[in-house]
Amino acid sequence: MLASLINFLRRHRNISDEDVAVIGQHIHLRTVKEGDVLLQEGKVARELFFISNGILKITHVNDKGNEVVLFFVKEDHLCTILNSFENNVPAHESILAASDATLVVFTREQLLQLYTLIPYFKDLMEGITREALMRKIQLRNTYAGADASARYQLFLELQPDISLRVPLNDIASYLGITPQSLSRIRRNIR
Amino acid sequence: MLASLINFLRRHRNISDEDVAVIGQHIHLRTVKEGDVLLQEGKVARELFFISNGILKITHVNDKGNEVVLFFVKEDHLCTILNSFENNVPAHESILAASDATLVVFTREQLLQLYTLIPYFKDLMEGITREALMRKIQLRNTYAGADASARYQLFLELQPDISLRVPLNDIASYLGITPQSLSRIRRNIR
DNA sequence: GGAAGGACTTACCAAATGGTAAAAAGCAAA
DNA sequence: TTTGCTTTTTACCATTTGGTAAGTCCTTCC
Repeated sequence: MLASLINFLRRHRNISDEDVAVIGQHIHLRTVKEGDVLLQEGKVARELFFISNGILKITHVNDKGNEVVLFFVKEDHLCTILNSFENNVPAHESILAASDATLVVFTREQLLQLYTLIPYFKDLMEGITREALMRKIQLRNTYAGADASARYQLFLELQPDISLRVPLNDIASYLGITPQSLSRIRRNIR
Repeated sequence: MLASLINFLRRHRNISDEDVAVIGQHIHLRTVKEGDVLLQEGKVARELFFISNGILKITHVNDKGNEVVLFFVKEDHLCTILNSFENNVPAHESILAASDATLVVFTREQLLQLYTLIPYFKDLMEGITREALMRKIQLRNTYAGADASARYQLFLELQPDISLRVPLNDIASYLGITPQSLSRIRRNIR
């Protein structure tokens, strides 16, 4: 599990074995089951997750009291509520396990320690999260202006692996439609 | 117009008068009229805009050939297609003037020169654009899961100034509905 | 002032989506 | 296997939204 994190980081920058050892001392591991809550809306995000395996979902509760899936994040990606995590302010979103998952967890304190211990680590992490922010916007832009059926077909193209691994309920919520509508769309496509 | 840029930057970091002079030598100014195209989808974004006055819109053309407004950006904010601008790749979005506007323009080359001339300038700009990315996501998250009427009312709360300064056509597109639907919604609210 | 064009609204009907309810299918524990 | 639970589908009807068309209002230009 640590290995997958190191692989991930090394795709962005070379990291010495000494630094890998330091990183290993400043993380911990966690296994979660589908439905587990990793961050509750309204609380401060105190952890940054690297998903070693599985899929997380970022959600919020809308005015009608329904859970809305905003993003799926899968293995080999970082996941937190960045603004909350970096600035110690309450998050407007929750993080839940959309499937069983194994995680590498950094607390805020651990990450700050790593920033002092490994000079390039801050730049590295900020670069990675910056790119992730751009990809998130890009992804949502792609869906904009498409009707429900087109959105689902885009979803199948853009996130085919996720489409096979999370409940249709979550997918419908992510696409902004009811599970019944999604079921209808799936029938019409066949 | 340069003054508004310097004011903006100084809200994020102190900047000496000498550096202000350097910045002044590495920008140029532009006036645009509503509807003017500042970046065409498919081309590389070669410029970063600071909006001194007015409102720009980021758009793309969907599968049906309609223009979809993805974001409005108003005065006192930076605007470009970040991924395209930073990595020299074609943009998937266009930038147009949603109202008459006055801009401070950085070309890529000018910005890179400033990065070498002013040591802290890269960090400053990256910090600012990073925050802007987070706000963009936050904003779109807020709309997620709301129906058309609720989205419009959120828009009035979240971007009241923009609601008064751009055509309803653009607002409808931004909210993912037709101008007719928006008109209906506005009548029902009264 | 009058003409022309754009922006916004209204009306009408068609199409898409939501909500309630129930059935069917899949899955896991006993 | 059976039971119970969750997920997914289906059906039905109400509601919302889209698309076409036309009308009103307002500004700009001649």
